[in-house]
Amino acid sequence: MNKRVRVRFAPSPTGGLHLGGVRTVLYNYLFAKKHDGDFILRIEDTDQSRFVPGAEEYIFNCLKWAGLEPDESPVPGGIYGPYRQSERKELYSKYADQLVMDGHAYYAFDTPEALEKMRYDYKTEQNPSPQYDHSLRMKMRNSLTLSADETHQLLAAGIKHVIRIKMPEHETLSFTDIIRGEVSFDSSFVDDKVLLKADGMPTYHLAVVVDDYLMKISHVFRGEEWLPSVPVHILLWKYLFGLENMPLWAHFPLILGPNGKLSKRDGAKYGFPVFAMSWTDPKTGETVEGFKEKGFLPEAFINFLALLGWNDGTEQEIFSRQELIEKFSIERVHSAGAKFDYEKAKWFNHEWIKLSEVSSLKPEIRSLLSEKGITDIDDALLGKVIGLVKDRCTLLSDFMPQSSFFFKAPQTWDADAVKSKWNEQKKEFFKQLIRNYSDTTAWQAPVLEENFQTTAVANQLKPGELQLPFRIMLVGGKFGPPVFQIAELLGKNETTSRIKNALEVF
RNA sequence: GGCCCGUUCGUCUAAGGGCUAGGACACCACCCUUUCACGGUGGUGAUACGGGUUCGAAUCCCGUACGGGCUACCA
Repeated sequence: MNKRVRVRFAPSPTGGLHLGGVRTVLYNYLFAKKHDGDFILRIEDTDQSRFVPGAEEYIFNCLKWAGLEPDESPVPGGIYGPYRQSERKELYSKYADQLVMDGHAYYAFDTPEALEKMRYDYKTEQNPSPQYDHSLRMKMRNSLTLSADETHQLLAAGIKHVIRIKMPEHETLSFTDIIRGEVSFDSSFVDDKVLLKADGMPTYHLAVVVDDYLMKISHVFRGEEWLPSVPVHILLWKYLFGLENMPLWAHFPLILGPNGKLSKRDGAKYGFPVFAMSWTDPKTGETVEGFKEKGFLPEAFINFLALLGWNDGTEQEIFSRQELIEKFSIERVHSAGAKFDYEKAKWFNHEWIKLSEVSSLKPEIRSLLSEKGITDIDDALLGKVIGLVKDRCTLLSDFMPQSSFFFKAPQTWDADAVKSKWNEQKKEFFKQLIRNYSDTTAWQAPVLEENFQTTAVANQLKPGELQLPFRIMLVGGKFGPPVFQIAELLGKNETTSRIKNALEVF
């Protein structure tokens, strides 16, 4: 009689989507797919002061790139919509009112200044951040301290107010976290959180409970930063919808940066991306590069995020999306925070590039090359080039330096690599090689290599010592695939002309 | 300060009472390769500390230390 699995990712559209967020999406997604359930995207935009234009669409794009598209979301919609909390505004107040009627919540008329004063007045060394809680609520201006008449008058007069939950004292609130086991709280330590704001919008606490109920969410998987607010949510479930209907919960550990927490703001500072895709702040115009733009394959991105805090118990590390869906389990998510290791992330990407079919790499590489002004490349040639160089590319962007010489003759040569051992005899060899190659009819690597060898021997030179200069002539530097393969792809005219040009410089 | 979560090689982790503490990344060495890589072989390197429980603890319990999160009319 298990409920249908329905999970959700509920971001607040305020900026770039970072590693931790994507991992939360990923684990939700994998869990949903594994159990033939639904993955829902719900936009938590109840804070109108934090509205950032473009942020919502950006999130959609990131999910699309990562291949983690929701079954229900603001875009295709769904039967439990709307999926933007700002569009569900009217829904929430009746639940808040019900809580007030039942005595579980109350109206509070304190102004922001009054709250600030309270925090200042009661601040001590022992208690640096006083809370609006059972110890202080009777000292504030609310429906608990005001008479019923006064309260009604204030409400009738349309005085700005919020609704706060009335946290009970000495009540033990506990739940079983799927990856941490039983966690319990003493309600006395929790403050009277605001449920409904003065502008009529719910806070996260009310909205999350109401929407999870209305959207029939079966499991709530979110970051560890939410753990402290669980007691409030437990109470809301108890008061509103019944504990027996409460979803199962799991709180994921945080992803940390090199020195502690991974902050959105530091974006570029670490020397590696933190966002899935590049994000441009509409206010400052500042852009922070994302994993996509850095040259990561979505398969690799997903793969290393999945392994950051989870493993299947075997020594397997490379997983396709399908394998992840089959093997993922929430119970095996590690409970400790994980420091993000960029070197390992690059290793995953390298593995995925090596694993990728040439044809699947083509479109991406083609657009990368065209950005550098290299266009009109023969499709078959491009395929061969990719096949030859992909093993030496860690990032997609490495294709450029690794393969541009196939399409554009080198402008400079690593002369130092040649100079020391260069002499007239070698120069003669290459002149002869040009003649021999010009007569070659079967322009293929093995033929070229054999020709090269025999010419060398005829000149009483060691072929090995000539290969490096040859490479420098064709490539410009000491790198790249086997040199005769390069010559084959370059073709007769290009090869001989590159030798000729280089000979004038050497 | 209070509350909550956490702690195995530098990093990600395996091992959920019995063992040479395993793997991967990174690093080092060698092999392959007369380029750079790929690949192969080997190496350095960890159970935070202190008490218990037990024949036996990385594994269970307590304490300490350290790390992190929360402590908004933000999510």
